[in-house]
Amino acid sequence: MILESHGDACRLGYLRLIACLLEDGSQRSFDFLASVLYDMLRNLEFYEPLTQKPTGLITRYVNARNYVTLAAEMGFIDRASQTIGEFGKIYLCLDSADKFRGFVEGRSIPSLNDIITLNDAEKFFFLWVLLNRDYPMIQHVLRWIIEKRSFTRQEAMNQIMEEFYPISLRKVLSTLNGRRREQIMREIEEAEGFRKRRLQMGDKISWIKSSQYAKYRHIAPPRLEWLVDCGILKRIGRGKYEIRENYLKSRTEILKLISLKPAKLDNHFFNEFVKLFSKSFSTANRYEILKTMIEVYERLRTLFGDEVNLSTLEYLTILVLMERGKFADLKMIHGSFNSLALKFPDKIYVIPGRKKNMNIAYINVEEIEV
DNA sequence: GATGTCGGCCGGGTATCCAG
DNA sequence: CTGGATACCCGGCCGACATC
Repeated sequence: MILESHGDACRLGYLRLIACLLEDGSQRSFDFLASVLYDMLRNLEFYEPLTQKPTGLITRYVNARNYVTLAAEMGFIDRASQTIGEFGKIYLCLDSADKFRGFVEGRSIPSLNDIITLNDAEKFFFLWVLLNRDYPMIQHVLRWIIEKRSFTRQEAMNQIMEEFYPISLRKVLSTLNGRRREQIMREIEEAEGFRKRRLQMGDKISWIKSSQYAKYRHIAPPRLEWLVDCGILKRIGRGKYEIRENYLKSRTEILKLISLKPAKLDNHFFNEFVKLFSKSFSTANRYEILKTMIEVYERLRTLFGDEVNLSTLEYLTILVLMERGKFADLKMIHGSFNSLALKFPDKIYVIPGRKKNMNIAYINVEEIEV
């Protein structure tokens, strides 16, 4: 679960830049990343102003820093080593990373709009990351959204902070130890009294000025905004949200998806779930699948070395195909991989990985002719 | 001192309500 | 019904404080 969040950090798109900044594998302090990020962005608006400004734009060094923290929480940065994290690496294998890589390397200047909007594949990618990294908070929020369909920011804040926040904290408590655990235990105790204390507050003015409300603002609204970026919610007017039509239609499948723990959800996400949206893409043929898969393999190999997880390769192939307007489901991709492995048994093979249920894919790219 | 976390302040946009 | 006043609160900004 994402424990550190800040009201400033509402736009997921910025995380892509942070991944690019860490691509070479070197260690970078949070502070350094924040200042580079801030410097890169400071004059952007000048070139191509936005027609309407969303919340969460980076305008100061301090909020750039809040995004760096979010990147760590989202697994884009590995906190311990201050180098690129797993999800950051995976992101870098998408086609879209090229645009931001160009920006980071000073070859091109994107518009501010490019920086904050996500393409369809990226929307799925970030939703997948959220389901993994913000478990179980985001699952609670999603379930509630599906029931409510439309709601105000205000009621969502109360619901999230007074119901889901303490429940979720309790759930992650067992994964923590030492001082962190103590801290969270105190936090849970406090959170369980949130509603009571809010209702005790006489007038709304002092409520909004209260420290409790400030805390609400830092924890609840960013999650709603992340879901806006992922294309699940849309904002209607000030402080109001509504679920997008296509997500409402797939209600049962989504309820199934959010009932799964992170360890179980990946397969369901890239199998049953993304399939619901396949209509907006044309079907990929075997040649396209294999060509894309090998490209993705090469990218993964650069970042992960010899240990390319077969599942990651397959998931990413789905996403990159989407970026190219194509769709293939997991079965098709798996089948394509296997048929190629049969044809070139010495150049493509799978070996068991170190973790349970993990397989390492190996492809001798130079000698494969698709 | 550096780094990370918390939370208060307040400008200004927006919804709402009321008078005409 | 409509235009204007006003209460409300969103969201940006930044400083204080804690911890390493």
